[in-house]
Amino acid sequence: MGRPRGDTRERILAAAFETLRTRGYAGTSTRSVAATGGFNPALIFYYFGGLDDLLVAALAASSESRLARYREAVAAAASLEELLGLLRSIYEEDVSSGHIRVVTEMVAASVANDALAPRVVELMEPWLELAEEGVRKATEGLPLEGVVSPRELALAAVTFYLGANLMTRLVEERAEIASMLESARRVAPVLDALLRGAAP
Amino acid sequence: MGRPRGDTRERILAAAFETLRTRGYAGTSTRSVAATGGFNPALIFYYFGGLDDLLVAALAASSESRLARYREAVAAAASLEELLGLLRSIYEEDVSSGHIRVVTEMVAASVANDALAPRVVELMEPWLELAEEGVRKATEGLPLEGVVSPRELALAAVTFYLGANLMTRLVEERAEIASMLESARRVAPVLDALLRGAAP
Amino acid sequence: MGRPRGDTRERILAAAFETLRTRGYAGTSTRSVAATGGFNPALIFYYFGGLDDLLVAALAASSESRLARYREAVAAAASLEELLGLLRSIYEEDVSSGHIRVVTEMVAASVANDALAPRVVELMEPWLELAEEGVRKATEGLPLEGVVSPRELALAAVTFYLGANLMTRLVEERAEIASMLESARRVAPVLDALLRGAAP
Amino acid sequence: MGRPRGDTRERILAAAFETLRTRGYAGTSTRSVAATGGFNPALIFYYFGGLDDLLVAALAASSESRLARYREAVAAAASLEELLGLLRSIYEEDVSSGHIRVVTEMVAASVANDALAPRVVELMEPWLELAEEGVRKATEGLPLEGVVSPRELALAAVTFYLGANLMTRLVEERAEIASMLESARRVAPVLDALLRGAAP
DNA sequence: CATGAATGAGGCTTCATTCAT
DNA sequence: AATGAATGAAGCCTCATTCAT
Repeated sequence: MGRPRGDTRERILAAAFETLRTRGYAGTSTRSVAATGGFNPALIFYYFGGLDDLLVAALAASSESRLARYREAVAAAASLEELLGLLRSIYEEDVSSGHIRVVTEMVAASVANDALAPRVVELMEPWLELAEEGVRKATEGLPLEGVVSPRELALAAVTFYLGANLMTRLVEERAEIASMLESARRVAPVLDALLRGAAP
Repeated sequence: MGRPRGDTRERILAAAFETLRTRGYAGTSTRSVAATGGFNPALIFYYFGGLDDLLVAALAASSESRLARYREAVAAAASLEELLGLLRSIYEEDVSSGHIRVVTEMVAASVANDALAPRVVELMEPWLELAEEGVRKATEGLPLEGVVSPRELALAAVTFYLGANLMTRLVEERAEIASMLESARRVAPVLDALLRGAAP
Repeated sequence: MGRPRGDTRERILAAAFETLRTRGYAGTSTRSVAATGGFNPALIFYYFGGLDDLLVAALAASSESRLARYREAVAAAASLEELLGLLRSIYEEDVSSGHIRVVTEMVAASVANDALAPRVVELMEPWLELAEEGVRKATEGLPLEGVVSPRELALAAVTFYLGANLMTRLVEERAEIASMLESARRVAPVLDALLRGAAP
Repeated sequence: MGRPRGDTRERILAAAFETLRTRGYAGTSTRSVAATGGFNPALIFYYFGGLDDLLVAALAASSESRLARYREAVAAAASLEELLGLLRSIYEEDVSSGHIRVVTEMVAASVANDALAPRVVELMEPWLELAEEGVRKATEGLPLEGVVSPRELALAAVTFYLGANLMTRLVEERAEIASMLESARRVAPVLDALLRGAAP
C-alpha cells in the first residue's frame, strides 16, 4: 500500500541483517524478520526459498561489502604498521555497526545447524585469501619460510579472530578481552623487529 | 519400570553428554536426551530442574574430569617440550572422545542463549587459571615482563583454542586445520629459543 | 482444510464461549477449544495471541452484546416495577443461554489467575455504570441522600449479583436460590413504599 | 529425622492452609504444599488420599474453628448493635489471618472443579444455619413474616458475603469496596428502626 | 510411617512452511 | 508480486499420582 516499493529483495535482506544484529540467531524467525521489515513472512519463501537461505544471503551481502573495504586497505598499505592501523579502524567500524555480531551469530549457529555450516564456511574462503595476501605482504623478507606458510598464518589469524569474536560476545566484563587484544597489537611490531633482527 | 538402578542421575548426565556429542545442541531436546538414555523426559526436570541446567551440569562434569587430567600434566611437565607433548596427547583423546564437540556446542549455543552464556563462561575460569599457570611455567626467564602478562597470554591461548574448536567443527576438510595446529606446535620452541637468545 | 470461511475469528470466539459454557474454565484448554470448534490449536495464537486473551475476548463479546440489551431495558423502563420485570426476563435468558455460566467461570478463574483479574474487572465497569444509572432512576425522590450513594448501591447490587451467580453455579439444588431471588424481587417494592412513606 | 514428630497429619493440614493462603489455589500443588511443610508429597496421598481431599479437609478445619467463635458471638450478643459489632471484629481477624482468602480460593476453585463443588457447599451449610439463627434473633418482632423467611435472609446474607469476598479479592483499588461495606453497616440500624416504626 | 523414584498425560506456545487467492 | 490463513510438528515443562522400599 504505497510503501517505498524499491527492491523488496533488498528490504528483506536488510530486515534479516537488522534482526540478526539486534536479536541474534535465536531471535531471528521468519516472523521476527518480517515484523522488522514490515512485510509478510511468506515473502521470505517467495524470494529466498527458506529462512536459512535468507540468512546466508544476508551474511554474504554483509561479507562482500566489508571484504571490498578490507581489500582496499590491504592494497593501499605501504607498511606493516599502516596495514595494522587500517585494519583496526575498519574493524572498529564493523563492531559498532553490528556486522561482527551478525558474523558471530551465524558462525555459532552453524555449529548447531549442519546444513548451515558449509555455506558459512564457504563465505569464509575469500577472507582467508585476503588474510593470506596480507600475511604475505607483512612477512616478506622474514625468515619464516620453511617454518610456517602464509596460508597457515592466515588460517591462524582467522581462527584467532573467530575465537575473539566469540569471547567478546560471551564475556560480560570485556575489559580483559580488550586489553588482551591491545597487547596482541603491541606485540606484533616487537615480534616483527625481533624476527628481522634474527635474520642472518 | 521404576527399577531403582540408583545411578539414574548419572545415566541422565551420560545421555545428555552423548546426545550433545552426536546430535549437537540443536538436536538435544528433552525428548532426544530421554530417548538416548531410555528414560522418561520428566526425569530431566525431576533431577535437574530444566534442560539447560542438565546440559550445563553435563558440561561441568566433563570439564571437571578433563581439568583434573590437564592439571596433572601441567604439574608433571619438566620442560616446555614435554608440556606441549602431554597437552597434545590429552587433547587428541578429547577430540576422539567427543568432549571437544560438547564444549564447542555449548559455547556456540551460549551465543544465541543469553541465559546460558554466563554459566558456560563460569566453567571457563578454571581453564584460564590453569592456562595461566602453564604459561607462567613456560615463560619463566623470558623477557616478556612488561610486554604481555601471563594472564593475557593465557586468555589469548584460550581464545585461540575456542576458535580452533569452532573451525574444526565447521570445516569438513580438516587437513588444513590439523597442519596449522601442527605448525603452531613446531613454532613454539623456535619462538622460545628466539626470545631466550634475544635476552641480554 | 484451509477453506477460508472468512469468519474464523468468530468461529474461534464461539468455540471458546461454548467450551467455557459446557466445560468450565478448568476444562477450557487450547486443545479443548480447538476440538470444540474443529480447528487447529495454533489458530488461537494466530488470532488472539494466547489462550487467556481469547477467553477475555470471548467474555468481552458476550458482555457487550448483553450490555446493549440491558441498557435498552433500563432506558425503556418507566417504573421500578417495570425495570425489575425487564431485568428479570433478560436475566433468565442469560441463565438459559449460558452467558451467566461463562461470566461466573471467568470471574472465579480470576481469583486464581492474577493476570486475568484486572482484565475481567475492567469488563465489569460498564455494568457498574449501568447499575448506577438504574439505581439512580429507581431511587429518585427517595430519602437516601446522605445515607448511601447510588454508586454504592450499584456496587452492592453487582456484588450481590456475583455472589448469586456463584451460588447458582455451586449449589445443586437450586430451588432455594431461586426462591431467595424471587423474594428479593418481592421485597423491593415494599422497601420502596416504606421509604417513600417514611419521607416527611 | 528428628523433626518435631507431633502430628504429621496436622503439619500437612497446616501446610495446605498456609499454601492456599499465600499462593492461592492455582499455586497449591502437591509439591508446593509439601515444600511449604517440609515433607514428602507422597504423604498427602498417604494421609488424605489426594490433593483435593486435603484441601477440603484444610478448609473444613478452618471453617470449624471459626464457626465456633462466631457461634459464641451470636449466642452472647444481647442486641442487634452488639451482634453486628462482634461479627465485624471477628471478621476483621479472619481477613488479616488469611482465613477469608482460603475460603474464597476454595469457593472459586469449586466453580471450575465439579468434584470440589459439593464438598465445599457442604461446608457452607452450618454457616447458613448460624446465619439463620442470627437473622431470627435480629428480626424478632419485625413485620417481616410472610414477606421473607429468615432462611431466605440468611441465604441472601451468605450470598452477599461470598460476592464481597470475591470483589475484595479481585479489585485492586479497595477503597470503594470498603466504603460500600461500611455504608451497608451504617444502613442496617436505619432499616431496623424504619421497620420497627412501620409496625402497626 | 515415610521416602524418593518414576511415570504418563496434558499444559501452552512457537515455528517454518504451504496454499489459495 | 504479495497476502493472510492455516497447518502439523515439535518445543519445554508441570502435574497428580503410584510403587517399591
